[in-house]
Amino acid sequence: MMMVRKSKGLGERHQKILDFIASYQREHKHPPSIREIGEHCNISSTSVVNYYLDQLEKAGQLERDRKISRGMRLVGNTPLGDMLRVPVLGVIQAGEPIPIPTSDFNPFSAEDSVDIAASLMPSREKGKDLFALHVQGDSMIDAMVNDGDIVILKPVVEARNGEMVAVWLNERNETTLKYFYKEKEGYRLQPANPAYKPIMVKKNESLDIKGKVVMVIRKVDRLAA
Amino acid sequence: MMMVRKSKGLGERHQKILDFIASYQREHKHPPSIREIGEHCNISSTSVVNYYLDQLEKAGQLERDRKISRGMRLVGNTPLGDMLRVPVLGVIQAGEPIPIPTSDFNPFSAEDSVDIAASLMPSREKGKDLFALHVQGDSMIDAMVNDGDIVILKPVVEARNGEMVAVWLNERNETTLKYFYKEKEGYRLQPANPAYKPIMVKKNESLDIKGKVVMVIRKVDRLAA
DNA sequence: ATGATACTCGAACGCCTGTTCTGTGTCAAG
DNA sequence: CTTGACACAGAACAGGCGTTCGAGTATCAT
Repeated sequence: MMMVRKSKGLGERHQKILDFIASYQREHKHPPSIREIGEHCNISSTSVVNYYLDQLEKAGQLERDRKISRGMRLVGNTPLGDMLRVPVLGVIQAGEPIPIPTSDFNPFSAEDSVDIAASLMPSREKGKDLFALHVQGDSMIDAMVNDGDIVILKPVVEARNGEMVAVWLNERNETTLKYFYKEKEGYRLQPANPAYKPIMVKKNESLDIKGKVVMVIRKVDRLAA
Repeated sequence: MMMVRKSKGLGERHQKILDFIASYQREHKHPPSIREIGEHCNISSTSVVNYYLDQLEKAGQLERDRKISRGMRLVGNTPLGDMLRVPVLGVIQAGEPIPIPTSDFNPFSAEDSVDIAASLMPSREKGKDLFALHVQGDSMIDAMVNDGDIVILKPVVEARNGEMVAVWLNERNETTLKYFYKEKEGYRLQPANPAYKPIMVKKNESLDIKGKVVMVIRKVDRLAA
């Protein structure tokens, strides 16, 4: 039978290259070139680095984009572009208007922001205009949203049936989160919890849709009331 | 030819370039080259692309690594290290036991996983032993958790008062999410919704704590029932 | 008008980079 | 010993790429 040499599994040099790519990427925000790998791993020839890179690719440790400069990435690492920074514009709270963004609000003016993995987002909502709000008070509880939650919204002025929207009810003088349904006589705002009754809004009443909820995040690092 | 002048803020072309970089990166896992940007944004000269890239960098929308191929990245994209990959071990559902991890479960054996920005996590919970579960059915609704939600858990066997835990109730033969309180006669499992009554568990009954909920994520990209 | 500013183009330069080819030495199997 | 797979070096090639420069055009304030 074939007695393998030091070629079983990944050798020391493979690991060294892997480690270097990881550390280089952390420092430079982009992958190293073949020559840079060679220099820092004591490999004098680019072909040898290429040789090892091919092996690492076959071993599934690495992905390569041939012909492209620094076209390599470690598997298991999500690419940089896959994170969205969503600005937290303020607080949503019954009785208070939502601090809605102007059409060209500056993302940097937001006091705070939350990072969301793009993989969590529906592909359609990956635009840059998303914004987030802190939920204050328990008035949104009928929408399965609790005090302290963070809601991620997409700014819209119209909604389709079944979508959860943030609305400003002029007659009641409050903001709330409800499921939206358009009906003959007007609009029905349906709480998520069936135990609560829907709010009916007639066509002549003003209904101010501020945004459509695309995600709710609850950090449970605090104690319950 | 009409040349639009928009010296204030970002023009249409800036946005187009920004969008292209984002979409290119999503597709190719690495940034585009200057010439690729030019082709897809109808800019015939590389110098013009470079011109816009410089402006975007000054505007803080972009970072560039000069002299390096495809050395650009959108700001707001956090580096790899700041993301936690949490394995989704399975489904939590009333009447079914929780697929709890063995002490040394393999993260790669998980069918699925979710990426969570480390910045969203309480610092204490940033260990690697977190796991996630899909919530199925509406039996957890009394804990403000709905069908389709994703709960992130930290494996614990004991809980402190006020923490939300996933427990297996042997007598009732179901799993549920409740706030945990230790009392004189036993344990009180308090639903989040005050409208529901707590479950009392006597000391002699078996109470199997599976994990402590540290986060709840709800994607609202689907229609309500 | 006139200059300043903003924007666009095309071409050339030169480095950077992945690829490929040839060659050398080692080591185990036949 | 011969063979062949394996590990490595060095050099050269060709194309990719960012950069720079010169020149031209449109818009606006003076």
